[in-house]
Amino acid sequence: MKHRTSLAVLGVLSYEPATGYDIRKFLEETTSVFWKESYGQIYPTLLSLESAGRIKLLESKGDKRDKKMYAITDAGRSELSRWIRSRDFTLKPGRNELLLKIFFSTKEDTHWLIPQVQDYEAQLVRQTGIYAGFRDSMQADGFPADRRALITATIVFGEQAVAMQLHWCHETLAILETID
Amino acid sequence: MKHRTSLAVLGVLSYEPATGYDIRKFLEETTSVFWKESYGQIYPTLLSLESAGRIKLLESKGDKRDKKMYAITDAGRSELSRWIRSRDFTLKPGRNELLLKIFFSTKEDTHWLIPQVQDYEAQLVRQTGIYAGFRDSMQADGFPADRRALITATIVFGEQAVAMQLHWCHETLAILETID
DNA sequence: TCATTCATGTAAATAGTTACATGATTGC
DNA sequence: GCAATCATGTAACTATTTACATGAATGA
Repeated sequence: MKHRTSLAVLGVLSYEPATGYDIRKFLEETTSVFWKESYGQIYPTLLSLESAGRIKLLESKGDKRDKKMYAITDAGRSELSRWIRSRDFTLKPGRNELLLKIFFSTKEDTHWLIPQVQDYEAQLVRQTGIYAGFRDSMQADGFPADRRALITATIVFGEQAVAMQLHWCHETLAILETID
Repeated sequence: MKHRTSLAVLGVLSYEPATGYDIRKFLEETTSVFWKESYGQIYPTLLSLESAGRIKLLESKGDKRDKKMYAITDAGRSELSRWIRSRDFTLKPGRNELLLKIFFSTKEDTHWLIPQVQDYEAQLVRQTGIYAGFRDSMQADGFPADRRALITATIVFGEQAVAMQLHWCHETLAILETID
């Protein structure tokens, strides 16, 4: 399977059964710096994973809500493991429209760029909160002990990425204010 | 216009006339950390930009090759400026499949992750070369003086991003080797 | 009561990659 | 002569977002 949304979904379900809604939220709260999924991807993927036997729908015992809990199957687990162990992965660089603007701007644009860099900074600060929250929940919730070191490595990645960018904003604002 | 490929193309042409091939190469050599385009996007975009009057096809004087040089028009320039000055931009976070694998791995997977982190490291080292080359060419080629400070800011972003990730690889390999 | 969060989904549009086809030119 | 690079494009596929529709439950 080369469908990455499937793998992300299987990954989340490898922790515990969840609904489509839960999966999106989980990814948002944990991996969002390097991986996100939208409902438009998740719900169709759940259906196809189920029909392929990688996950199964749990009986909802006493749930009033119209919710669908899915659990990973053995077939799903071995698929996940095969992917993790295979030596290939792709980096999709991502697109940063602000950087692109700056790249193509002239000194006459400087004045308009300042508030945009400030907005960017604000978005980064919001992300900082996500990590703080996640570090807390990793302590509280039952993240398996043998997974902690590796999960922490990914959090560290996110924290460092955000810190680096905040630092860059600071520097860049100083430059922009000099030009303006 | 909310079509970002168009804006990227206009941006490149704001420096100097170029062919579709040139545009792809330019972006690869300069903005690739935060922006890339493929031929499949560029060529159709050039046609639509031309029919919208944002760019125009230059007469090829004495060019043996079957090449199409495009130049930006006034309409194209004002469109570019409008975009740069408008206070909105989106960040498409990008996807890092290696991080996702690590996030969902268990300690049994450690052994298989080590070479993957090493591959990642190697890819980063290759990127370092791109920046070195770009810094050089910025000196040599005629990048307008008033644009240098801002362009440099985007190079710095890329350099810091790569440096941060190399550092992370180093740390992470140390952790993985402890577990293994 | 009322806003927020939970919850599932679809449709339409947009974006973007990859593989292929084709051939000229340049530099070794 | 031959490999690499220049050069343009298309077709098929895959991925992804966004907006919309709908409504229940929770908590203040």
